Amino acid sequence: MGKSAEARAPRQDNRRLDILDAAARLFARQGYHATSIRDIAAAAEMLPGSVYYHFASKEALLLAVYAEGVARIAAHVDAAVANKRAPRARLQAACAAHLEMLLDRSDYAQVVVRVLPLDAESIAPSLIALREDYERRFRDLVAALPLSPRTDRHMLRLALLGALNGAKVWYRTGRQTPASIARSFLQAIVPAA
Amino acid sequence: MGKSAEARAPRQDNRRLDILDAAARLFARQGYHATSIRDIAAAAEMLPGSVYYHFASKEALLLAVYAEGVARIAAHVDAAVANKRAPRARLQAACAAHLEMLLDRSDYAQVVVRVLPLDAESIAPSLIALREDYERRFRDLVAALPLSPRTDRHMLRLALLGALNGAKVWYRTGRQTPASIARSFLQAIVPAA
DNA sequence: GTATAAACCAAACGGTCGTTTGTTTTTTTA
DNA sequence: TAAAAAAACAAACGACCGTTTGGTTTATAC
Repeated sequence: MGKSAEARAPRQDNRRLDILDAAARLFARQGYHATSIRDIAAAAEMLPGSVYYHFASKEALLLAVYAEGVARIAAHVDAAVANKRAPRARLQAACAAHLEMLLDRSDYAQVVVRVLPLDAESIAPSLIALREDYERRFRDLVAALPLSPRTDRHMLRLALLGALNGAKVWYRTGRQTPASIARSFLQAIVPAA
Repeated sequence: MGKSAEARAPRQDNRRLDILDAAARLFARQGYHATSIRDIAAAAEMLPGSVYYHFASKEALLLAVYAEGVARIAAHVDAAVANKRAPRARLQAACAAHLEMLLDRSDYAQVVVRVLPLDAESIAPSLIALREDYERRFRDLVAALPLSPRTDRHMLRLALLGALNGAKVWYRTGRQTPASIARSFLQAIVPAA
């Protein structure tokens, strides 16, 4: 039976996920420094000291949340892009997927945008590397666009990502959808083909 | 003589400015929650308790820094815009001035972009109001642009401000100037006339 | 030159921080 | 069912937090 297969496996770090979820939620809402281990432990319904059985330090916990955030948003973007063929449609799908995660769906993704690498000095290089790995996707998507040769694709990518991440500040649910925002931004930033 | 005029005036909050400068510098570099009153007092070369002679609380100090930041960046942008006539040139000058303050010149301006209103709950409405007052300038500048009637000026403004503020994350001195970034962004975001 | 007020110091308040240690409970293994 | 391992508790550590209090210094005003 499936039952025995499940039961046989040692329960390994079952509540690690609870901690991770709680940390993602609080880091996204309050920021790194405004969130205490005690806050996280309470949200995960355990005592503060127990967190340290699963994570070596608060910074290590942030790194785990951040890495998971990058992995999730990257997977969501990759899936969205895979459905499209035209370069512009691919970029627009990527922007919409990015916004979906950032605005609605994922506390993890919000941590990636909200927490700055310098907030946790010792893991800053890791955070920067994770983020660059993700943003490389947009470099490739922009590279595939047919653009007038005097367009600076590097600056276009930076402008686009800045505009997308800035949406977290002003976005309120109801008025627009991630997809509609992506369409507007792309219409403004990338001259129609 | 001017000497007597100066000497007659009671020395009024002379070192308030030292505290404000130190706070702006530290808030801009480390964020609000990662900066302690003790850090600020040490940078201003006084004892922690003395700060409270000049400011009622840490949040009140943040509000003073934030307000000064908005005032300074607004003055700089206004001065830059006043030199130009054409709508597009005016917007570009505003973007360049905004970036100058954000990237190079002013710790105060960086606080306005870095610190989120929710970092200090009791003064959040004041911070939001200050920021909206400032950003209204960009609404007006965008409104004056000659654009195709199906362009969403609201989204264009949000995209532009997001792109500008995002520059704080990736900008390093030397490669580009605020003016060159402003030119690139405007070229990308606002279709040429 | 003395009263007055501004500015700052010195010291501490209660509380919270990230983290550690030793023990107990719970689950898995044999 | 007993031994072993995993997971959580209970309690505290020293350090730092924002802030308050009362006294001391310094400059102004009469």
